[in-house]
Amino acid sequence: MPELPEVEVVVRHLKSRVLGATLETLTIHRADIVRTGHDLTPWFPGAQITQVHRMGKCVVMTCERSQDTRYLLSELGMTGLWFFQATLATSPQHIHCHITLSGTHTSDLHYWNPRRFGRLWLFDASGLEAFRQRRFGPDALAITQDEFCHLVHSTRGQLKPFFLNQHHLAGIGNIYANEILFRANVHPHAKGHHLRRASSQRLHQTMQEVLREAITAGGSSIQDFRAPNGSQGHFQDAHQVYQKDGLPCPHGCSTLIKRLQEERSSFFCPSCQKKR
DNA sequence: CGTTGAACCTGTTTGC
DNA sequence: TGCAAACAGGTTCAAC
Repeated sequence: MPELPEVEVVVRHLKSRVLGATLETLTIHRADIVRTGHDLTPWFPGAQITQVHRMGKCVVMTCERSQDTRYLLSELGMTGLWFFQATLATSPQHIHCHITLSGTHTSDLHYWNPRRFGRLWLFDASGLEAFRQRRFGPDALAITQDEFCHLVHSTRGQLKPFFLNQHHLAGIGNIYANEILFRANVHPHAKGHHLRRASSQRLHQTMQEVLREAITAGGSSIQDFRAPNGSQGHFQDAHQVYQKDGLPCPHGCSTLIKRLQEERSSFFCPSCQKKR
């Protein structure tokens, strides 16, 4: 279930184990999991992993060899994860990539993704930058309040689809969109350009609060999500509306949380969340 | 420009 | 119990 907080948790775990390591082998078990024009896999053995970072909901490992830098980008989709040990994956047949490393405090890496939404991409610097520009707007954790308010006020559509669109804002998915809108008292169908300044400012503050809290909590483990060492997140215990339909609103207004079956389910309190 | 629905996949839950 | 439908963290594309 990797949205921004889960991907950030994955990145932090990976950093602790692979930074400075030498990539020895890169084995692809399913060719169709790799989505890059020409096969760059032969380049990687012998390269050193010098950085791991998050790009939207993607994990990027920077690899350097003989003054040449390339990038292994992994899209996790709905069910993608990186594990330090194959035995942590509940279904070994869905491990699509195996990386062996050498160096201190390192371990193997196993890319597991049962539904196979999400791919691995192998880029050089210009390819990575083109990918970023093609796919991602400003990062939800990094965007300033002014930039965010400007984006929201120039959106004519509803805020729920706005949050899900990575071209507008990168990192938010269905769980966090619902939780953020509830905590900010904004209706999922509110139109961006109808929001008052105070509401969009509160939305920005709430968004970054929720994301930071979720990262600290290790992410949300609804079904599959685990960190690379197998540990679960516990931000699901702090969810207030996601999959809470029929339960009383946590704000104590005595209204029941409603679920709307849209493209992606929306959960909200019809009393607390206002359209403007 | 914005919305909607289907498609891509497998696994689990729900309902009859 | 058994089977089919519905649904799940995401993204892309076509059609309107």
